[in-house]
Amino acid sequence: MSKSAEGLLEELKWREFLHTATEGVENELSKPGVTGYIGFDPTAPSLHVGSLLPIMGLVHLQRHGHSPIAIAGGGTGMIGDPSGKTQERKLLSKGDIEQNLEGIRSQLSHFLDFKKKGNSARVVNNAEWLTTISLMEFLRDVGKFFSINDMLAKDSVRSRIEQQQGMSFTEFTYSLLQSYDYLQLYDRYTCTLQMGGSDQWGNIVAGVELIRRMRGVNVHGIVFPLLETSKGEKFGKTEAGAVWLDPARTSPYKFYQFWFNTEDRDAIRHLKLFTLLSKERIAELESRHRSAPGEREAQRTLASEVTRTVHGEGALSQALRASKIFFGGEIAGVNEDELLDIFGDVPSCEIPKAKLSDPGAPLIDLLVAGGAAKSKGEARRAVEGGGIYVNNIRVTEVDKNLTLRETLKGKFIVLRKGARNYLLVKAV
RNA sequence: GGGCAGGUAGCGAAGUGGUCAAACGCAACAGACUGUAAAUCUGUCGGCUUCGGCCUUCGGAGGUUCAAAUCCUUCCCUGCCCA
Repeated sequence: MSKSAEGLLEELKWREFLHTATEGVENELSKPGVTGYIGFDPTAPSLHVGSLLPIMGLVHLQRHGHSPIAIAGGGTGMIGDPSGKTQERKLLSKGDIEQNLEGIRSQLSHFLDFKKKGNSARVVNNAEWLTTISLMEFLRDVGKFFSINDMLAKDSVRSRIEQQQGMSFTEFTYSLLQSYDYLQLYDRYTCTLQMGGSDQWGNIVAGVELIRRMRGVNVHGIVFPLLETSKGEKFGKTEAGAVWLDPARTSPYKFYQFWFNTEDRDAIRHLKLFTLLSKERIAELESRHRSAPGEREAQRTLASEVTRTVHGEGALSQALRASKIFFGGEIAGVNEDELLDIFGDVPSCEIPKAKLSDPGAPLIDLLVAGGAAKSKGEARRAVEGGGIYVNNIRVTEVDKNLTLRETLKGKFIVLRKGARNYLLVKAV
């Protein structure tokens, strides 16, 4: 559990967490009991897999005996970081933020220990200090230390100017607020490390500078590589949108499937980044991944590990069962208990038995009802394109009606769209 | 406040009176091939549809015209330059 403090940087290195770091981090991290923080976007009530990388950063921190702080809050959340998109963010109500914070905290508790003696994790709301400081105070005490020249030189700002996009003063100020967060955390918790995605580098350095100027202390920063799939797509997005950590938004089955479908090229890297498997174990998986990629053992392991951490052992075994049933071949042979077992986990819908007696219910309607298609037109196109299967048999007639004859054990129909999107229909 | 350039589908970007639901590229979805992978090729890609069509889009609101994304007026927004 508690690993040597010196090993942290080394571990982050071989796991490919390290993109850039401030000078002298080795030194800082060799001290015992360092406090480090990462900011999370509080604009949604749940974290998604995109946040997993920073979360793992905190996990490693804690495992090496340091104290992690996750910060989130209305303060910075409503400003909008110019490092990202151009869009203005919505202002959240206090209640919303508190609710989101609670959700984030509970999700983090799967990863971090909030009760650990000596170096327990913390969730902090930066609204605590950002909403109470007056503008005058802020400008006098904090703003003074920022040089416009430096700020203009920052990548996030310069690129916007070069692209003739411009940015509002509010956005421009973002990095001051983030720096102020760091300062506050330093003052309150002697926090001397900030981590984040590589897009945060400029903001982190700004905070480091501020603390050096105001407190005469050298604090540090580490940034992780920006995660994209090998295809250069944003990580964590699927056709259904973001992949959430909240089981109510993304079922454990879907979650498992997301990881299972990791491309070959990314599998090993993701094992390093998202699991706590040992160097040896991953090396072993890597060699097998090389020699027999078709086995997808790396993906299998990745999916299992992450799903277990986020959703627990029980949810994992359900996800495994569901995957086995759907991708294991003979659907017709599966027994009722097994199907019932996975029901809650897989996208599903119900239909009264009466509707299935002749002439039956239109397949098109069921696809829409079950969420496999947004409209009848879309459902129709999917069928016409050969993308719809009933009990794993491709449907060729657009106007097909489903009747009791199509049910398994008189109770279930398994619909499938494309190669891997299943939908369970239950006759009630 | 003045001058100039812009605001087109998820994004990028054409189109400057009818042939425009709007080229093209990316993303997305489906098919073939595979290993629930990648690459490649093919199809779809504003909304709805009883597949015949119907409806709503080109920053907002008005107007000219038989006809407007395209012309005019006005308002909003963005960028650059000047004050």
